[in-house]
Amino acid sequence: MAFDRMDSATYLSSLLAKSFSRALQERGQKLGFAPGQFPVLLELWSEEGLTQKQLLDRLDIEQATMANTLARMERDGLVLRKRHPTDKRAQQIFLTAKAREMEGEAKEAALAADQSLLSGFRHFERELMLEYMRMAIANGAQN
Amino acid sequence: MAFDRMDSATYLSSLLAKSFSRALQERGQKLGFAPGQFPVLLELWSEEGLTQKQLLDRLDIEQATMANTLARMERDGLVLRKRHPTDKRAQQIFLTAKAREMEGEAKEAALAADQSLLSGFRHFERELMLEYMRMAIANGAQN
DNA sequence: ACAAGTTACATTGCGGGCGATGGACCGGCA
DNA sequence: TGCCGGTCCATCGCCCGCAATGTAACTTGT
Repeated sequence: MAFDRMDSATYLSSLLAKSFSRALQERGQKLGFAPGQFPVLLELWSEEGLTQKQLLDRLDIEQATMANTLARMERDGLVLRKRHPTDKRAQQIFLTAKAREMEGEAKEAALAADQSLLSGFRHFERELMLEYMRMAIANGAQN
Repeated sequence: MAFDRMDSATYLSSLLAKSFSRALQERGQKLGFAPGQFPVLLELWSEEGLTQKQLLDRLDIEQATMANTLARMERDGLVLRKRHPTDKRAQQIFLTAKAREMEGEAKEAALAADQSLLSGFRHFERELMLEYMRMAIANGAQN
């Protein structure tokens, strides 16, 4: 049976994710954040003091991954974890000054990463691609 | 600055890759292969006895990743590594009977993974999405 | 023929994803 | 009150990606 990798969405999506991740990694490195940390930062820039559980509900990441990501972010001085005042199981996550200050630059870095791989795309092509990706993701979430 | 994850190709591509990978993982599990092993299997189904270096030239994977993937495949009984007859540094990779026999089912599993996330896509939409992905990947390879 | 450079591969350490499991804690119900 | 099921989080083992480094073996130039 003929099977061409380059006609497989599964294979192409892994290449695509690697490319985008690398693009963001290069740009985020100077600022001091890793690609997987960016979604967490986004949520915290819009609201601090969330618990790990609340972050989990807002992001598409498993609990084990989140715990590890937060541990790295704490180690790297992006985040502080404080005991929840009324629930001793829980923790609240706060940004450090460093993380709070990089918001503008970090968002620009993410936009630049997007743009670098989408150069040459017309506006409607970019929108269409994003829409197709959302559709496929929704199919995956369905099952 | 407003920044919506769902408008970011970087973020969506990571979700997409996770979805496709999970779809392939579920299907490949019964047969006994992991998603990252599939591209290697594809190459070996079309030609056995390749060296690690030759596989590297044919796939978009770093040497360290390949060495680890091959070690896992050997452990899982998919592959045999034999010393190269004339170059003692090199090794030749051969499939086991188990791996050779699963070719048809494995390719169908991969097609099914693709299809499951692309259900509801018209033919031209699927083709367009693949083409956009290839374009973005090419942009990333450029730099 | 031999030193020096190059090549093939393994290994290590890290980012980031997952499921499974375990400990501490909360809440509700008897 | 005291127990018990559910919840929050950490940890472990695994897959898979990367860069950097080490070792053995090949090749090349003198």
